[in-house]
Formats: sequence, structure tokens, C-alpha cells
Amino acid sequence: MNPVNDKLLKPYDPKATEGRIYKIWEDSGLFNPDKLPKKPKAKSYCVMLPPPNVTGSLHMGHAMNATIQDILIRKKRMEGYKTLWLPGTDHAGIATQNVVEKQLKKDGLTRHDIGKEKFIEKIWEWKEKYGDIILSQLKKLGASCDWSRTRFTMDKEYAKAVEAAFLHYHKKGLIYQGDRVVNWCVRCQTSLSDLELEYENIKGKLWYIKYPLKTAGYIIVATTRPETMLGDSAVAVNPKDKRYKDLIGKIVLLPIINREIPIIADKTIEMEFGTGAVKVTPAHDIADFEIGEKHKLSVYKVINQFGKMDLKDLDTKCPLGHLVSKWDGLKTKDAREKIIAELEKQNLIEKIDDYDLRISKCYRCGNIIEPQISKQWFLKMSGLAEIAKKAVKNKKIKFYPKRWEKVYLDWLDNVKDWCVSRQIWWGHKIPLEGTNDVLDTWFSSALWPFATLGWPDKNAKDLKEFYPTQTLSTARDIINLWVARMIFSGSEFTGKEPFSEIIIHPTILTKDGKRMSKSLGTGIDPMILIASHGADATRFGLIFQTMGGQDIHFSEDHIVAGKKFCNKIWNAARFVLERSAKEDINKKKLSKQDKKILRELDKVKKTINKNIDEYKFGHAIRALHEFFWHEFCDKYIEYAKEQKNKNTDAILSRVLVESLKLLHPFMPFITEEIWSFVPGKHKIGKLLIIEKWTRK
RNA sequence: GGACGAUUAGCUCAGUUGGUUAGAGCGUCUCGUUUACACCGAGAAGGCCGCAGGUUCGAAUCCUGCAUCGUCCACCA
Repeated sequence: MNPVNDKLLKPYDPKATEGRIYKIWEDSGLFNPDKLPKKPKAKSYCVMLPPPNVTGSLHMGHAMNATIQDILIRKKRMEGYKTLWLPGTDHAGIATQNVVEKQLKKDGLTRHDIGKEKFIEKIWEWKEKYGDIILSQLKKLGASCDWSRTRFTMDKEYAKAVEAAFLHYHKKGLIYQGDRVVNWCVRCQTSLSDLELEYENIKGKLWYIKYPLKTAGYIIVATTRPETMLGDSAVAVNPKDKRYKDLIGKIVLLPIINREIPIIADKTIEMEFGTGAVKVTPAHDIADFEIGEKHKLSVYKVINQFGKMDLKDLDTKCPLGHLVSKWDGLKTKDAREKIIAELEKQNLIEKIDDYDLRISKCYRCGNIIEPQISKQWFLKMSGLAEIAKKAVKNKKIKFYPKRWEKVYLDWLDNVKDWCVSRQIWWGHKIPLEGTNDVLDTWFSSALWPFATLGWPDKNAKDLKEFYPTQTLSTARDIINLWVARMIFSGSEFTGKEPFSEIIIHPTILTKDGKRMSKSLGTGIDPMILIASHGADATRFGLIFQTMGGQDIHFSEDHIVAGKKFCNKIWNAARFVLERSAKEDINKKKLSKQDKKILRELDKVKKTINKNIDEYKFGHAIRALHEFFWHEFCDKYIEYAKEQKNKNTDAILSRVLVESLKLLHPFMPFITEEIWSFVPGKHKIGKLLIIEKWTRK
């Protein structure tokens, strides 16, 4: 028995290996580009980790995304690039605030009870305690990030960048304040952008209500929200609608309170919906607000920021307003009942239909959105959107797979001004006098690729060295929320696109195609997979399924296959190292089988390089698996058992060494561990992590 | 209402510009404990490649239509 072999116990045990190896890497400092072996002409290669929320824990999507980035970084590091994979976390405004609010609630407190200052203090405490959990999970996965450069979107330096960015826009005249109807969460007490909404289909009703004309007769409008009718400013019809042609310009008396409102024509009205006549409530509906602006309608706010009826002013504003003052302060749901009852009493309900409608909900707390008119800060988007579109149209930035370009461009084609203010407490304060608002979390995330490298200091060392970055890998649901905004921000502030290639990785679903969700109990915790099969096996299984398609119906079977593969690699290594060759391959004495395995090795090298370059990770790992298991183990090693000569041993060593290098980006722990047993003559340094990668 | 994607073995999926008997992993079955590995080896079964047309000497692959499932977008109130 070879003494080396005594240490390579069977089977492979990831638990005894991974923690130890990770520590060796960290101690070596090689995750830090400044500590890599100096190479005079080394190019830089930089990947920015999409900063996970401090509230988060690692889910399957993170695990896959991190593995993809780690593969890229590890390969480039071995190729001699000066590689930086910069990690960090996002302060995640609303999400984090909500988590800490929930914690307070356990003690029977709200954030208002303890006040703003104290509350923010609490959040910082929470962040210090739990905020880095997700980063430590990434370490378990093997992520080779430069932890010495870890950033947080609210650390001091980052705050400077955010302020500089906002003031830049402001100075340029792109920031303005306006009263607009925004998506308002009555629980979080803040505005939300369209991208921060979730939708739910519910069974509702469609009420057909008679609005009496001032002269005689009536017009019937259909609505799903009768409680907003007290705020109506008009009834709108399509100008092409023959049914109502003669009524345009006439006055109707708003039921119950008798406010006089006009019938107007607007081409956005669908003739097919309901009766073709629609009530217009500018204060509580985004579309109605726009119609209201166009037609210069009055705005009557009848629901307050807490989602309760606000009817105090109505008695001064309309003839019978005093009749509804008794409903002031009611929840909208209760007000609806009162209003319907009153309308029925007055015989103004034509009919009630069942109706499937879609309601908007807050993406963080799930409460129903109550559109509200309020004063907000906006960033003008038209010019910035053009910049973002150009970057992709001019091929400065490419999407993989390409089809996501359309999603991106379509959104930018129709983008509205960005409401950047939020009324929560946790976030970057808007750097202007007289505002207590904070910025949308995504305003700061948009600066990630350069704010983390030292911007706004244009001479910052890291910024000069690593910006623009190369590859961004992320999930498809933040293409608009985040990616688009990074692109125009990067171009606006640095004059350069922040990255050149974007990988949109597949979404991981359950085996039967359902969304993985913690609350539904359909999620799988990657940490559990790592604990039971090992990080390498988990990475293998994930990447094995990453074929570039749209969704992955996740199957743990592939992780199990990864575990078996680890064992295969381990045992093949035991066999080869036992016969470890002392001499080089004699090329003149190659048998048919020798030639074949060397040919296959060259072939698989080319395939792996090509596949990784094209971001076809699943194809790469499948090719490696096929080569190592079937070509090398099943055929060549079996053949070698019969051929006890030095040349065969030399070839065994050569193929093992090359395979370990090729496998390393995908399965870093086991390959590094085996590497420590490989005789020195095959090595440049000690660690596989910086061993020379060969393309041919 | 638009857009995009998917549909291939029991399950999860490959199949590059159309070219012999359509592949992998897992599962199933048979045989095998020869000192790398039973987390293994040898072998086998199992597919009208969603449906219907079309182009072609030839189609899982290209075209048209349909069906089913999924995702995203949209101010049908």
C-alpha cells in the first residue's frame, strides 16, 4: 500500500474535507486579486455578486447563481487573470424594516412606539447579528469571493455614492417632485413602484350603477370598487362609442352626494367593458389620474393613507356631502357595504355580476395596495432609458440567452418616470432639505458595480482596475428592477457600461413545476443538500440541470449522481496515485488505447473551454462526467490494469492531473483535496486553485 | 389582450447548422464480490420525439395550424 493511499480513505467524505479546504483557501489569500501571484500583463476579470438581501437565507436560485459565478471566476483565476468576485449584501429597505417590525410586534410594540431613531438603531443591531448569514452560506457552497472587499449598500462609503448619484440627477434636472397617484401600501405606509407589486386573481363583483343625468334619464357605469365613487370627477366613454355620442359634455349628478360631474370622451376607454361608460376617480386610480390630468378634472381624495374613508371635506364640496360624513373613518370594505345599501335604497343598482379581477398586493407584506395621491420624488426616465436601450442595441451588452433582450427592451420602450421616494424609515435619506423620505432600495442597488469599487472617486484604485466588470449573472425577475437600472446608471456616472455580458440563469421550480416558496413549504434548502451530499455534489447536481433553458424542474437525483461522481473521482484518484509515475510519457511507445485516451482528453478540454465561454455550464459538466467516468475509468483504467508499464502509469497520472484541473471550477473541494496528494512534479504551486488552466 | 418558452424512455433532461439502429443521469430487470470504487462493473428492457398537415431523397430538428402546460408584460375600471 502506498502511504499516500492510506490517507485517501474510502468512500469520499465531504464533511471531513470541505471546511478544512475552505480554510486553506481563505488563509492563502488567493480570493483577493492583490494577493495572487504577480503577473506583469495579467488582465482583470471581475464579477459582482448580486447582493442578496440582508434578510435572506440562501435559496436554490442563489446556490445556482453563485455556482455559475464561481465556475467563471475559478476558471479565469486558473487562466492567470487578476480575478475579483466582489460580495456584499443589500439593505433591502422595506423587507428589512418589516422583519424588524415583526420582531417588535412580539413585544407588543410598533415602530411608532419606539420612534424613528431607536427603530433604525434596532435595524442596525439586527443587521449586525443576522445580515451576514447568507454570506456564510455561500462559503459553505465554496464561493471564492474576496471577502476582504465585502460591501453593504448602506455602509458609509456607499452612502456617499448614493448621495452623489442623486445630486447629480438633481443638478441635471432629472429629479422632480410631484403629486401623483402611486401604489400605496397601507401597512408599510409607503409608495411602491409597479415592479414591487404582486398580483392575485380573486373572485369579485362588478356593480352596474345608474348615474342620473342632470336633465333626465341616467347613464350606467360598471365598477369593481363602488366605495371610491364618492371621489368621482367624471364619467368617461370612448369617443367612438355611438351609444353615448350625444351624452358627451352632459352633466351627471353623482349618486348620494349630488356632485355635478361631466361626461367626457377618452380613447383609452374600452367600449366592450361593462357598459362602455366608466367612472373616473383621479385620486385613487393610476389610470384615472392620467385621464384626470388630460381633462383637467378636480381631484377628490376620499380614502386616507391608512385605507380608511376620508370624507370630512365632502360636505363643503358637494350639495349632499354631509349625508356621508357619518361614514368617515370606515374601512373601505365597510364603506362599500354602506354605499351599496344606500344605492339599492335609491334604486340605482342596475345589476351585479360575478367578476374575476386582479388585485395588486405589496410584494413585501402582501397587503392590498390602495392607490393614493401623494407627493413623491421622480426620476425622469426618457433619456436614461435611451441610454440603456442603446447599450444593448449596439451590442455593448449581450444577454445569454439572447431572448431576454426583448424583455429588457420592451420594458424600456414603455417605461414611466421612476418614483424613487419611499416613506419608510430604513434606507438612504433623500439628500435634499425638507424631506423625510428615503430612496427606493433599487436606487442604491443600481450603483452596485461601481459604488463598490470606489466611485464617486474616479481615481479609486479598484475602479480603475476592475471597472467595467465582465459578466453579470442574475435571475430573470430583476432584469428590469435591477439590471436595466445598473446599465443606465453605469453609463451615466462612469461613461461605460457596467458589464458586457449578462447571464440570465434558469429559474428553479419544484419537480412538478411549482414555484419554490418557503411559505408554501415547496422550497428545498440548499444547505440541507450540502449537509447530506456535500457542496461539490450539490454544485454538480445544480449545474447538471443548467442547460440554458427556461425553467428547471429540480430533481435531487442529480445531486445524488453528483455524490456518486465524487466517489468515482476519489477512487480513481486512489488507484492512479498508487501507481504514480515517476517518468514522463514516452510518445513513441503509445498503444492504441493510449492514443485514444489522450485524444479524448484533448477533445474534452476543447469542449469544456468552449462550453464555459458560451455559458453552457450543463453541457460542460456532462461532457466532463462522460469523459471521466466512461472514457477514463471504465475503459482506460480497466485497460491499464492489464498493462503494468511505466508509460501507462504516466498516462494515468497525466489524465488525472488534467481532469482535476478541468473539474476544479465545478467541484472545487474534492479536486483541491486530491491535488494535495498529487506528486509535486505535476504542480507549479501548491494549490489547485491557481494551477495553470490549459485551453488545449 | 399581448409577448416569450416548453411538450423526446417511469422521473429530470440532452439531441450543435435536417443525414444510418434517438442519448444521459436516476429508477427497473439479469448477471458479476477479478485488490480504485457495490456511492461499482457487464448487459437488458423501456420512446408512432404533444396532435394534424406541408417542404425534402431524407424531419425530433425547417414551415403552417391546433392542443396542453408554464412565465412575463398590460391603466378593461
